[in-house]
Amino acid sequence: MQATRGSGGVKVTGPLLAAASAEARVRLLMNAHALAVPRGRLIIAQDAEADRLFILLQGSVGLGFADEDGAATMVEILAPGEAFPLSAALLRLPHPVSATALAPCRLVAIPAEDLREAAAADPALMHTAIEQMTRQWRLLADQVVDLKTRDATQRAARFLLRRLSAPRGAVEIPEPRGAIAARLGMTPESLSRALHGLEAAGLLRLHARRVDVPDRAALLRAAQPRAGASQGARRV
Amino acid sequence: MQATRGSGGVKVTGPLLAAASAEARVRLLMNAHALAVPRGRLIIAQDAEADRLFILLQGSVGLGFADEDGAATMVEILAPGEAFPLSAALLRLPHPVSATALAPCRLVAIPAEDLREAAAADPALMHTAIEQMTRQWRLLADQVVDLKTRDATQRAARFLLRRLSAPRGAVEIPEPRGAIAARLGMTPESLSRALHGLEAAGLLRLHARRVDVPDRAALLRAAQPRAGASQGARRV
DNA sequence: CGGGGGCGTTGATTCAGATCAACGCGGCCC
DNA sequence: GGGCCGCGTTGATCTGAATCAACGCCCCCG
Repeated sequence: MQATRGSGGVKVTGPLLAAASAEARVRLLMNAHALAVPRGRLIIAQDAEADRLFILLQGSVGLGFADEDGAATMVEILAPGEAFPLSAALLRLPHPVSATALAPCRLVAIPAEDLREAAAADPALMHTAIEQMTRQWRLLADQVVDLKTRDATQRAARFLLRRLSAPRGAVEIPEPRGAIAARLGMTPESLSRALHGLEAAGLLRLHARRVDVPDRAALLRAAQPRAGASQGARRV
Repeated sequence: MQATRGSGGVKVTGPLLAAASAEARVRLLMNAHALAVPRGRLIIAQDAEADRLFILLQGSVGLGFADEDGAATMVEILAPGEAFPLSAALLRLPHPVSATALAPCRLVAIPAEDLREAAAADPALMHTAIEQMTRQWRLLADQVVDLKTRDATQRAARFLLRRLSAPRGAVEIPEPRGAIAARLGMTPESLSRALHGLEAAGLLRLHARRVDVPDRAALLRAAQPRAGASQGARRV
């Protein structure tokens, strides 16, 4: 199968492939194949062997953690362009998080073997892979800070802000509310109240699977912790 | 300075050095120097350039995040053997978290330059570096799960458990309570209550800078979420 | 075309943990 | 040796968010 274009005519891109040398890219895509996944489908089971690297082209993928005692959490929600599970595929390790399609997805699967060979042969690719892993770490660190220092409304606001770069515009929210609530560390009820609270404050306008933000700066202001907030905050 | 041994006669070890080839190790330690740091001292300022890799030999280092609006959090507490900031040193990037000595520390500093050269020349070292970064990611993911699904007492119990491998024994807690509370996402008051609650339940015995755990299994049981607990938990 | 069920929302109540306040103890400096 | 200050602890109160409960809506299926 021709993999430089997904079956929908979508160009296969992302930081990883962009950084790879021409030869490395050929190796990566040689045995790659595109696939479409319907919403709700499990893409990677928890603790499964990482035999393929996925690159998300379209849609939304949730990284979940199911504790041995049944507690499940959404650790991260991936946007198009992201590759996963990078480190597990590089190290040929089982990866402890499951991946689920939170919206209809289109992705590319690359054999882990090819990734390893390409990374070993191409320093730039290896460098970018490390960069991506570093980025993932920082995103998680941000999330930890959010959970420790910001309340439900602020977290909801920041979630929307991360999806909006323009000073005003629409944010698409294809994933179910419950998944977003799990990602933000709150119940669906609380998320609903937070969102409607922001709407009542005139900071956004809610639609079915879209949110309109009239003024990014104003929403950003609402996402900041009130002065004097503390909690996990500490000066040692 | 002879760096294969710290000035206290401590052997310089850790996963990174253990995995490096003989030549790579020479390169890493060639310009390395040992240093001692008193409690409370800032080791790396936030957003500083990562010109050195530190390996913690003794003591405890806290990775902190100070938000632009003043909210500060303890993202991670490093134990002896850990190297930081690995990814920033590998990529020659500024790293957004500060590092503070939470107890008197002894560490080794390796020029980032040497690390990069050694990693480029030694695939095993590079492999281990990626392994360590992966480990760091998983620790953070665990922390996210903790914050989302476990209450203060359970988080405190799990924090102690991670420091105790034996079925019973003593856990040293050299770092100030406030730093631990910040790491666990609660106030010092809540940590105190959690700890004393566990002691009242007979699961541990509190001392100044030490906690005795008579029965690891029992404490582990107390750290599990009650059946039916939910919160961020979601099945999509 | 008429149920049925999942998802999102809203309301009432409860509870864990933050906040505010005060105190004891120990180390350190003077 | 005495007083001060920072840390850890304890108590009282308050609040944000979970929980419990119920309802409307839309989409899918029969």
